Amino acid sequence: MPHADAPRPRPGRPPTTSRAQILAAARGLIDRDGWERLTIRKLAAEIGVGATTLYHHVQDKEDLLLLLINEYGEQVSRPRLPDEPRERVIVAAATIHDALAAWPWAAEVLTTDGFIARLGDSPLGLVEAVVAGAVDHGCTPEHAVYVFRSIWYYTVGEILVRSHTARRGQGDAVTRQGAFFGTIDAGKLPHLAALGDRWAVLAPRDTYVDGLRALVDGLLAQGARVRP
Amino acid sequence: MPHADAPRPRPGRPPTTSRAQILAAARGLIDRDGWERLTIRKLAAEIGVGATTLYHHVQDKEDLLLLLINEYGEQVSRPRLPDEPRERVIVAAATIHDALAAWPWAAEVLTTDGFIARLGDSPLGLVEAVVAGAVDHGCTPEHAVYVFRSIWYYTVGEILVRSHTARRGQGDAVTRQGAFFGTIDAGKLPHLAALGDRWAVLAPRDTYVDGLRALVDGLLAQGARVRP
DNA sequence: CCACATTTTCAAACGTGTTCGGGAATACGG
DNA sequence: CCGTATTCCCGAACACGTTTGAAAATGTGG
Repeated sequence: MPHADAPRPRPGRPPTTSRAQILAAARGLIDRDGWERLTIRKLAAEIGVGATTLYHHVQDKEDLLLLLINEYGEQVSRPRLPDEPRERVIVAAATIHDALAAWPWAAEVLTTDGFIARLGDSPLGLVEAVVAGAVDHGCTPEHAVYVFRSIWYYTVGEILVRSHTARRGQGDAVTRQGAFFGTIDAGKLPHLAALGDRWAVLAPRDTYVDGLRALVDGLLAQGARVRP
Repeated sequence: MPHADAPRPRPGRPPTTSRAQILAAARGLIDRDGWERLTIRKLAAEIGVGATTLYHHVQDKEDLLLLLINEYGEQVSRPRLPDEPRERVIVAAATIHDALAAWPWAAEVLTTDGFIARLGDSPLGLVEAVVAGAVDHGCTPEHAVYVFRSIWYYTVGEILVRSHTARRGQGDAVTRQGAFFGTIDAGKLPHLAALGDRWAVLAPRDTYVDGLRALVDGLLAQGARVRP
């Protein structure tokens, strides 16, 4: 009796569509047109099926995107995490940053509504590493959560600015006409007016990591202070 | 010749709707039902006018919300900003935090798409204060922008978690069924599993300010290092 | 072979933000 | 007083995500 995993046929109409097929098609459309142009109807047409059919294989549009993000999260190459708690937090956070930087729309999806809820075990492993590092450093679990949240938004914010700036660069339909600080009163807001287009200048990765170090240092010291 | 500001009648059909009237009605509906329940059609019905009429007084739904935010931004009580650059950054950022905390949906609107673009002079005054403080401390304008952005997302993230948690509390239709970390594998992710409901625990304002101080210290030191 | 339960598919419809085209009401120039 | 320009209003329609209800296609028990 080797496997005995015979695909025992279940009752009901045989499916013509599979979740994997939907995800593959979605991946293709996103790679081609960008995730903001992905619509349920177009995705269904791509597979050659009615639009409402998708809702039997996927809960939501957001659910579909999260499934893609989870798939991607499992492929993220993970460095060896240091034993020293503070450094472990830094490395895990930087890994999250790099993964999101490579797939910026994941950051957009995760920020819109559900934050990091409904994520799979694999991408959550990095979250676990951050929380564990903070706890090992002496933080309470509650404060460890705060440490992660602060790091998370500090990180996601940088990614969001980059993808928004990139969209602004190409003459896109999504582009807003207002641009950044279009009409600044130079008398009242001299520094902002002097900035001009440099508002959208992106910071290099080193700048991000330096800021991250400062933030983590402060948050961990604060957590250790709570529980002596 | 006192004022001579006679309301010189312009040609065209006399308007039955004013932008101020629309904003007032929107304020009322938001205060009553929450901003996520505000729809263009309901707003138009509240005024007793066709839905498409609103688009002659307001560019967008987002534009309408930004107008409300600008109105609110002008009423934010502003503390005297210290002369010392670092402290000025802290106080301005904390003021932004408190203003957003009092009107959490403003944070949601500002994060979705346009970031802080299309804001009015008055709310931008606090942004100016942060950037000016960083520049006075020795940062380049580009790095001053990065200082602000980091502070901004650190701040907004905290507000977003609060409003999301608040929505989750009341049995709302908006509530997502997934909740936070519903099905965590305690074997793979022990720290997250042990957290349970405490994931949504809110940090007190002091915790926010302490983290802010650490972040600002690190970012300003980094900026001063660039330009000696 | 025949009901029955089960699963999949899909057309129709709802509410959303937004656009389009035409109509209504006014001021102005003759 | 008349025509034109201008401003405003609104019904109809579009694409979107999603729900509802029914029909189609299978396995299973009698």
